[in-house]
Amino acid sequence: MRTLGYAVLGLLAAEPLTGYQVSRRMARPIGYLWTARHSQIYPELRSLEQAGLVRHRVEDGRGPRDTKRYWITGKGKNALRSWVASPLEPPESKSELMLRVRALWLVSPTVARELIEAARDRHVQRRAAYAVEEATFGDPGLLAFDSAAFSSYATLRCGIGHEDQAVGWCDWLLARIPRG
Amino acid sequence: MRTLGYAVLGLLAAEPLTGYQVSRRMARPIGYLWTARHSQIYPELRSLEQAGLVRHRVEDGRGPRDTKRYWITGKGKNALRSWVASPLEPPESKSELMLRVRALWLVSPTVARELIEAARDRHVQRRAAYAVEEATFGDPGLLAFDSAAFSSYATLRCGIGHEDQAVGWCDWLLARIPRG
DNA sequence: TCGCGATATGTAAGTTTCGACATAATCACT
DNA sequence: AGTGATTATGTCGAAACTTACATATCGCGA
Repeated sequence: MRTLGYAVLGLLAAEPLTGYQVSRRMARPIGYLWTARHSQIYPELRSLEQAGLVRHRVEDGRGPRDTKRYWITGKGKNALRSWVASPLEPPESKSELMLRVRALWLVSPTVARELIEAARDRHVQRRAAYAVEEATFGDPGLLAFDSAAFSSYATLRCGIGHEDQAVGWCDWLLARIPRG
Repeated sequence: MRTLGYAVLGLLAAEPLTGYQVSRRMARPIGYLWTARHSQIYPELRSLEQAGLVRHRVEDGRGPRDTKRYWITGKGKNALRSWVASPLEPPESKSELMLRVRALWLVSPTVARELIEAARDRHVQRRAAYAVEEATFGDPGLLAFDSAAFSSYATLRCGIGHEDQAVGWCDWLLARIPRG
């Protein structure tokens, strides 16, 4: 099975969700870890169901079609568990910003400065969004290791560290771009 | 044009390369920013040439076919420059590790510890590889802003910061996983 | 000298992901 | 009363990417 399937299972492990709710969750904050459009989610849920990893029940339909609420099955939870424990491939890490920075010597200092300042702004904004989220956890020291909240908090911590590092790097670079 | 095309143009902007050399460069260190298999590179070079952004000359063939060396054209350099200056979409950031961490509450502390320790090891190793690369730059303070070397060094700095942050986060998490 | 790996370039088939299209109810605002 | 955003679920074709297949030469160690 592919990663998207496990991303969906990971969401359903915490609570039953409709396809629409899954695709909303894949935007933020799960979207900072893995993203998918709704056009991927709905087929994925069907194939997970065919594999016996999730099941659905039809509820009242607010849109043009019926609303289907999905639950994870015991088999699905086991699949998720063995995936977490399975060997992890080295991350692919595609960064369009870094690719552009590699070509920075071709453009003027002004253009370079604009690029890095825009990137810095976005990192500051996301860092602020993370800070808001962090506040909802209360005292993180009280979270039990085997709670879903602690797992979420751990990923949030990584996100915060990542944004802080990125902002610091932008400042480092901006200090080295000559002012026109 | 898509990002892969600009990644290739970025490499050719510094020096003429064969398709094979481009695919080697896309492994490391460019691979930490963007990756592609050779089966993507060769068709991409052809389509870049059709668009007039690169040109090739046939040289001696060591393999079963002719060796083609590619140069970037003036048009290609301009395309690369405007791409660097164009508005940047927010990064997609897919992290399978974070996805697994989000499901960490489902597995035993022992399994969790193994996952994070393995991840930590890989970050330490890559950090060491970066340190070796950094040493090849000599005194970074001497690099001119408009040199390809400075651009490379800037991305390397970001990579180093990223790995350091990741190792720190792994240690933070490991300290919070109960010992079995 | 025999096999193995690296060099070197490509094609073909399959999978995954994206972007656009499609539909319709409900709710808030004007 | 009408307009538009949000909720809600899906299909379809295209683009991007991966994996496997295909081929041939050179250098190196066993």
